[in-house]
Amino acid sequence: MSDQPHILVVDDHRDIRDLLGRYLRQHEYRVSLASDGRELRKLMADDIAPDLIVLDLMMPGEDGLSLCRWLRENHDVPVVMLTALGEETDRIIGLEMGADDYLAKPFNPRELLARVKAVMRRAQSLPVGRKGPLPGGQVHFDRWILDRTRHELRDANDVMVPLSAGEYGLLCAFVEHPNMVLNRDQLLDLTRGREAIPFDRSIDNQVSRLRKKIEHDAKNPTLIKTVWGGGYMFTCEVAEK
Amino acid sequence: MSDQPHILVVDDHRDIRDLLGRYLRQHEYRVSLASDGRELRKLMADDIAPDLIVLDLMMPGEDGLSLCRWLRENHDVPVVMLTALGEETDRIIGLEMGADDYLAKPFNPRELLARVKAVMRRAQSLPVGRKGPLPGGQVHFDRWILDRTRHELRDANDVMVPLSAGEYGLLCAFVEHPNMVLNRDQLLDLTRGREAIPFDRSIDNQVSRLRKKIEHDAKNPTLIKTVWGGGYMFTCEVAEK
DNA sequence: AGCAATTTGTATCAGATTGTCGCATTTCGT
DNA sequence: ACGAAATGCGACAATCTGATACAAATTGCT
Repeated sequence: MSDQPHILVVDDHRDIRDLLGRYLRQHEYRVSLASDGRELRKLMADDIAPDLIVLDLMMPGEDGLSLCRWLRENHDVPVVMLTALGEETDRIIGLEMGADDYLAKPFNPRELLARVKAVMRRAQSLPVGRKGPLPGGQVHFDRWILDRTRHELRDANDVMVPLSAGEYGLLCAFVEHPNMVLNRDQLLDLTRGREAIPFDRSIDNQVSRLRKKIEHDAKNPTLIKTVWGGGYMFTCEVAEK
Repeated sequence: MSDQPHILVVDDHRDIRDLLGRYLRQHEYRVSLASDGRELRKLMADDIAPDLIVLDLMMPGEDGLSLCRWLRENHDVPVVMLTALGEETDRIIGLEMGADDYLAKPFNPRELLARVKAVMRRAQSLPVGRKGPLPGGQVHFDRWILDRTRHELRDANDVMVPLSAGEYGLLCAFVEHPNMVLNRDQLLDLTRGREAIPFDRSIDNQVSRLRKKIEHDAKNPTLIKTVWGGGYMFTCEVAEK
């Protein structure tokens, strides 16, 4: 058996499926194709165990969102979502549903390849395949404990650090998407959902405020890293407990 | 025969064709023009073997999409597509799959040039066979430790050396391709991927900046060697840990 | 309702990062 | 050794980010 990573592409559009398949194979991947949710489930039941799934959001019948959720619950495999143009909401829902990354159509195959590689790298670097803990429950990171039931942050000595609602939401977004770069739009969507679009840089302020509370040295952040021109990244091992 | 790269522009609009021809010639390219699919096929049959084709999507008669597919199947040449803004999404997606890049009209000639360059340098792909470590995890080299999960560089005594996003990306590119010459285009491709195409020699500056941080004596580099006329080479034993 | 405290978006400016330019220096072919 | 071409790098401008200050909005309390 080959050691090429195995990718499963799920899209109802035949052209896209075939072209993606060809493109990924050209780049040293083993590729399987499925045209809808039924085929996806069948393949997963056959235990083909792909290393990554590329999933179209908009499909007749069962849509990508519920499929993604199903995958999350029943399989340990990273997912990259394809979302239609202009569907700002969907891409973020995709993230919330547990996709590891998304890509808006139209996209360059080259870019998809880059994301696939990046997601694989993350999946590989973490003990479990999963990128971050599911929402809910207690979470440990660095020397902190975040209790998502009580919305509280405590340090190793159980001393509580008060967080404002905004700070808490931002921290949750980070905790649920660790070790991946989140740009300001994504962070806004994750924290404020679909509400009014505030000034892009309001998030900077929140980051700044949050850093002051959780970073050992806010001037040299180790938890929330700035990615110049890209956004922010929560670089930390996150453990569900 | 000249060593200028040869570009074939296919567009039914005379003014666009001429404008592009003039602009690309100004920038050291050899340019041929075709006004429709018939001419394109004829030129290809004549074996003019362009290094790249700029192809308009919307053309009377045979459209760009089917032409692109035809090119894919019968010739090994990169294609940059021109698409009108607001065209039906599905069609665009289809074309994305076949073309190496696309550009929405109206476009800035400068931007087209950037894409053309990017696609070309991609075509001269990296040698196969990876010699360095896979992305992800910790990596040791010289007296340094590069943590690709935290995006941090530390010395043997665990003292962190702050790297900017650009410096970090460049170092990763080197670490993942050690002991092989990487030219500037390849380095740009590895660090910036698909994005804006900066002045070729911006990479020189990044190398210079990186050297100052990781070389013992930046004036006599031992880690990042200059290969005159070829690029740079990371000469170092890299160990995954 | 009235008022203070808290939270959060916006404005602003200092500092950091990065692409580009210009010129000195190095390298190579002749 | 000489000139052409390639590279090194300091300088600069454009852009991005961090942090402070402030105003608007929200909340808690009487």
